[in-house]
Amino acid sequence: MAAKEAPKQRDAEATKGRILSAAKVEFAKNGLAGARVDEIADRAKANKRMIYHYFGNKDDLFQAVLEEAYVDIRTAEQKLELDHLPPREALEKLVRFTWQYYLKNPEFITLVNSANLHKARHLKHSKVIEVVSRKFVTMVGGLLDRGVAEGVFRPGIDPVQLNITIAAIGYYYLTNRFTGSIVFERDLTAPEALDERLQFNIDTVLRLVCITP
Amino acid sequence: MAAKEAPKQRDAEATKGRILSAAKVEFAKNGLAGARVDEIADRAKANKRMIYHYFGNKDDLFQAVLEEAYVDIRTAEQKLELDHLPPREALEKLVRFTWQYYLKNPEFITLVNSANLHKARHLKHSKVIEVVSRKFVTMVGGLLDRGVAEGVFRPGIDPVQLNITIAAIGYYYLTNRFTGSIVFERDLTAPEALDERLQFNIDTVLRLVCITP
DNA sequence: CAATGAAGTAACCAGATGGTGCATTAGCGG
DNA sequence: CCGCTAATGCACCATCTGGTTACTTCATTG
Repeated sequence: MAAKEAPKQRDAEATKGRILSAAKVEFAKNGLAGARVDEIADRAKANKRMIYHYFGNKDDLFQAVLEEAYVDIRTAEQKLELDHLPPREALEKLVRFTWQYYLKNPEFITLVNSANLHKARHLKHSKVIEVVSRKFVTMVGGLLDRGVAEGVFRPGIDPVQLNITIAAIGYYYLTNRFTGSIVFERDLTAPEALDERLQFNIDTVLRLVCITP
Repeated sequence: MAAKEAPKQRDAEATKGRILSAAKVEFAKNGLAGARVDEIADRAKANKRMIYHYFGNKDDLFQAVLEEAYVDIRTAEQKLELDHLPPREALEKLVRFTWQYYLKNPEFITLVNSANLHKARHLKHSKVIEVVSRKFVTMVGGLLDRGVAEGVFRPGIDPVQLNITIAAIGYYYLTNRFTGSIVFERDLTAPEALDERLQFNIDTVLRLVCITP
């Protein structure tokens, strides 16, 4: 039948996608309250009416953006295949990945901050989040167990606390890089500064987890 | 004559103070864009006109709130008198303090997040911040040096990185406690959970800094 | 090919929101 | 007790903003 990928003049999926991307940018830049629906429509090269047609209202659009952001990071994490690596290298790879993901996807951080400003009410009843999150926690738990079994990791470490710490030491540095650069009178965004921070973080985590760092 | 502390009907300082407190609450709860000037006026039991009279505009008011928040935490830190303690205990005390300050002053975290969403433009030319920050960095730097001299801390640790890490492992947990509770399917705000996190953080920092944790 | 429903558009609206003009009044110095 | 300055209050405005109404255009299919 129709040409497989004929450039349709009307394409619901494409429009929806453009709106979602545009919304991600706008929400990340200005927060939920600061984001402007008109601006999203413009950036998406769509009519504002389409936003309400596909997503209902501003809040629901934000929720859709947020869910997509979580699915994206969790999907990327699953592709790490940490099982194929010795525990210590796997752990280092996870710290590296987390840092680099935040660095390459700065909007993720801002979106999560906005979600938390609103006490995560946009995720509270999201089934998608539940599913992808569970796989993620399991992954790190498995890695810890394996490391303990092989005698390289300390036993008794709570995988949730470790997860939080790995995220924290990267996330905090990056969200607060603007105030941080002022407080510490040092450009925290310079490439060398970023490299230095990653090394420090790897060191921190290895010292926390490994028996002989 | 009137009693020494006669409640004046007109009191510029008091009104200014009420506006500042009210603004802190409102900005912390809703962010810069989400905060409502009328709501601030109501909460301060002041007329909206007064806000513009004393602070100029919404942005300048936000800046005033932010500066006060920074001065407050830095002042509290200076009162710790870490010099009077052995390095190891001093470090633990600092980690404890940071955690508890965030817990007791949750608005600090949200305000800093808002400031960073706006790339810290509200602090960029603030002289106050510069002064209080410098004293703070010096304090931790001094502690590290002393610990190294006494042979209990590893040498070569960057005080800025350490500062950031101490803040990060508490701050991240607390800002993201809402999404975190969903992702990890565990109530991160329960008192036991908070205690557990503090212990984990102390452990993390001591392992990072001390020669024999 | 007509009809049908979905995709898309433009103009519009009501309420909210940051910000002001101006009159009023308290309190202090003289 | 007077007059001046700074504190306060009210009413008001211009604009913005999320959301909607009413309409057109396209693509598919019976």
